[in-house]
Amino acid sequence: MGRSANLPRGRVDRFRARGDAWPDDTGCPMLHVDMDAFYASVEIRHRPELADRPVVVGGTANRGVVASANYLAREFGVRSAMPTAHARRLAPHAVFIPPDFARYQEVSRGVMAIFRDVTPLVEPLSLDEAFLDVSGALKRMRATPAAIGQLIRAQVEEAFGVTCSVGVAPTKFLAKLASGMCKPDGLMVVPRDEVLSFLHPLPVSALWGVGERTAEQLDRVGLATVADVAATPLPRLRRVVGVALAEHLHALARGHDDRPVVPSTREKSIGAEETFEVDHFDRELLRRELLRLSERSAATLRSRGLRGRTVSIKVRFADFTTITRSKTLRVATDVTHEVYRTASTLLDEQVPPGAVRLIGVRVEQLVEGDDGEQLMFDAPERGWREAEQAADQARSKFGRAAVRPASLLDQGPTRSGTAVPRPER
DNA sequence: TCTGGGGTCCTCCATCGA
DNA sequence: TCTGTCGATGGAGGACCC
Repeated sequence: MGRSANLPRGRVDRFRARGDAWPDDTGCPMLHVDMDAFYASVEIRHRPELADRPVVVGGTANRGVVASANYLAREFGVRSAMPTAHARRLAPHAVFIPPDFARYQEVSRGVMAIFRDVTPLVEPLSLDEAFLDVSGALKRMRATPAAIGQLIRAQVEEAFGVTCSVGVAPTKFLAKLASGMCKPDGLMVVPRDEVLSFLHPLPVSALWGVGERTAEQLDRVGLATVADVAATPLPRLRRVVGVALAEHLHALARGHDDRPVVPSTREKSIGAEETFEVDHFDRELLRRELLRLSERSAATLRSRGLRGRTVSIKVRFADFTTITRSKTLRVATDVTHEVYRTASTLLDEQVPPGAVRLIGVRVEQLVEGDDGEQLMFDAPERGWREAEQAADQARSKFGRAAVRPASLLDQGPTRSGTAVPRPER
């Protein structure tokens, strides 16, 4: 669920589809499809007895947050990204469920397949939402964009028992705004010649790229609505929020957004991080956690045929101050041992002592699998890689716990209980 | 209220070599 | 030889997204 769901909606009700009636969708080839309370809906479909109860999916440990809440839970004020402890106080009678990522992925794959039956131009943003460019499908399907949107909504609900909302607009940004404003289980069209009347009364936070901080900066100089941003001369806007963001926001505020739907994008980094149940000072324990996270990151790299040149670590202290430290290697790697060695050196040499609540490892500057250079330089690492590839195979056959670094074998759980996938916002 | 995890992008600054 | 400049690159951190 996107941020736009929190925007004022009454004023735009006239753009909402009612049955087979909707505003003029000529020249609106962009669809944004967003599943409604996706994780919670999938859980309810799996356990139908929960259908009439508030359901909250999220980390169930002390420091967990809400990943998804159904609309019954939202009536009590429960929201995504809210600490689970807070959600429990608001809705003590709700059913709290730890996330089952594999289940959501399976449903997501099915939903994306429905989209791809309509058009090959599908750009997934996450498990629960995607952009579709249906301009090529209009003729073939003899339908308008909004009719295609309604068809998709019906097919998704029939196949998977979960509802979704669809925004139909001339641009990606407007389609995304629209899908958020017609939730749940709705469809909204932003007609081409009503773009500015739709957009301009909205608060600046509706603009993609304006979060809490940027909204404050804009507010300080008296810019409260999208219309204010559109009317501000670009040089002034640049002084407030910087060059790149100013140009981006100025264009969006005037309804300009020529970004195409890109079916696949390459990852730029891969990493893993963990928040501890309690803060830790012990360096030995932190190093063991780094090894666990290096193993996870490197295994992901290997499974995707990627290697990375830069290893960075992230440390969040008890007071929530966060530092990152990184080192660029001579040659890209996908070897756990190499990632860990670099991460561990960064921890020892560049992280001051203190109580740590979160630690993370990330590998950046990714390149595709084998290249000649790697084979020349990495002879000492080759033994490690072969061993790790064998371990990957064993894990895929016998489960994650089948093969672990020796230093992890005696470890009890140190982390915040349940890993929490990103929340739907 | 008390703040997860996995990412991307941008800005600013330092360093290095030409 | 010294100094200044410029572009590329690396590193850190912040803000944002879902």
